[in-house]
Amino acid sequence: MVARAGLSRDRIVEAAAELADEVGFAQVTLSAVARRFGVQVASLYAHVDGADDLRAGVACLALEELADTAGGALAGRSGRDALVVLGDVYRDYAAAHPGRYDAARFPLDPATAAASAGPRLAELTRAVLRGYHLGRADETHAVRLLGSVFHGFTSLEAAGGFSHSRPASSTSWARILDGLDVLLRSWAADAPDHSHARRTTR
Amino acid sequence: MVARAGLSRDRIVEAAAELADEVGFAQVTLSAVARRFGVQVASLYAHVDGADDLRAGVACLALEELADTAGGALAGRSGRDALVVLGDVYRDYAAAHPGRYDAARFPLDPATAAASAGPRLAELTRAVLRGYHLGRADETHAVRLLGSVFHGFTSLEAAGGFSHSRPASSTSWARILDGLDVLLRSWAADAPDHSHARRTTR
DNA sequence: GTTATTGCCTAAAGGCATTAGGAACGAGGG
DNA sequence: CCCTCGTTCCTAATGCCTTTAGGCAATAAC
Repeated sequence: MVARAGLSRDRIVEAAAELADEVGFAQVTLSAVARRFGVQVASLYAHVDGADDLRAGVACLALEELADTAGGALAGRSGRDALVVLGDVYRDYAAAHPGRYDAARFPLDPATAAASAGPRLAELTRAVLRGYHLGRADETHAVRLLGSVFHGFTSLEAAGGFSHSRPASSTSWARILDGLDVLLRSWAADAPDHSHARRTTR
Repeated sequence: MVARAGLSRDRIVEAAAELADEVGFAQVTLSAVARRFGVQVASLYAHVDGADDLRAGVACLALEELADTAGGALAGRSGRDALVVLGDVYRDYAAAHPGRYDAARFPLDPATAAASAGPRLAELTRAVLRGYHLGRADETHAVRLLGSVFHGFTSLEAAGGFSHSRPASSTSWARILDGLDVLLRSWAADAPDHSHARRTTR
């Protein structure tokens, strides 16, 4: 008699993601999602394996969205351009979807982490760095540096750390991306690219 | 008849901080703290104004400890030295007290934030940067850059982001601090220090 | 049109947060 | 000595969230 709500894991996770953006990732709760669907809480257990699984689902969704937009935005770009674009993808995503962005840092167990879009994201930043022709070790250091700056800046910005003081955080962001570019260039000078050297070995 | 537990706000917050380091900041709960003291939950309300106030207390404690150790470690140092020491203070604190470190990023309402040791910490990083003789604007950008890198790196490291791959994260950390030093030097070259220029104006 | 599956429900138990009000402990004045 | 009085801690009750178990009804297969 009563119309079915038409639940599915995807629809539930999607609703949870919207909820996260509205009220914060920490407030994402099975009860709230059930209310949103006009459904009893227990019904969700048919599709989701409890509250943590729901949060993990939102995390995976966020990682996927991030990787997708990064992949699209990065197409055809390299060097400084690519660096700026990648940074902006993170920052813009965090601004547009604060709850989802928070979710992206939810600790996943190794198996789901490996199956998530996380590795794809890492690969994308490695691709950006390839334009700087760093040495093997420096490339890893650089991946970590970029991850730290992107994550650190966006999360501090989201937490309001920069909001009540001049200059505008966007100005700092631009200056910081600039700085990273010159920093990576200096690393490139330190350690010439081994993979492309000896091209003329004959 | 029953011996009193001798509760006080400080003792409760301290216990909550220990708990945070043991089981994670998110798991810091009035119930758990009450259990630790062998006391009923409601008894805590005489000293603490609810769960959020308890968390805020832990946050303030963490900020204070951070600012204290940073202040001590920074004494008599400047330039690259000071930069490395400040970074290490953050990283070491996060490693030794993961729960407290997490707490330090708990959003405080403006009043308590202003009264906390947060501003003192910001002042300390500004002091470190004074050694690089940046322009006014660049100094702010640099404060944000350092905050982003320190926070981003330590939190990614704590989340296990770097743990399962070579090279060791300590190596990256050293390389990154080095990089920040050269980056700040390049900014100094861009915009000479106005406060000390024109010394010879006559 | 009957059967099997699945989707959603009710019911129940357990944990955490919060408030209200009561009892026992400690200290100080009579 | 004892009597208040403030403080410390308690019991009790309410409400929200999670999780599990078991039941009925809508959909899909035949």
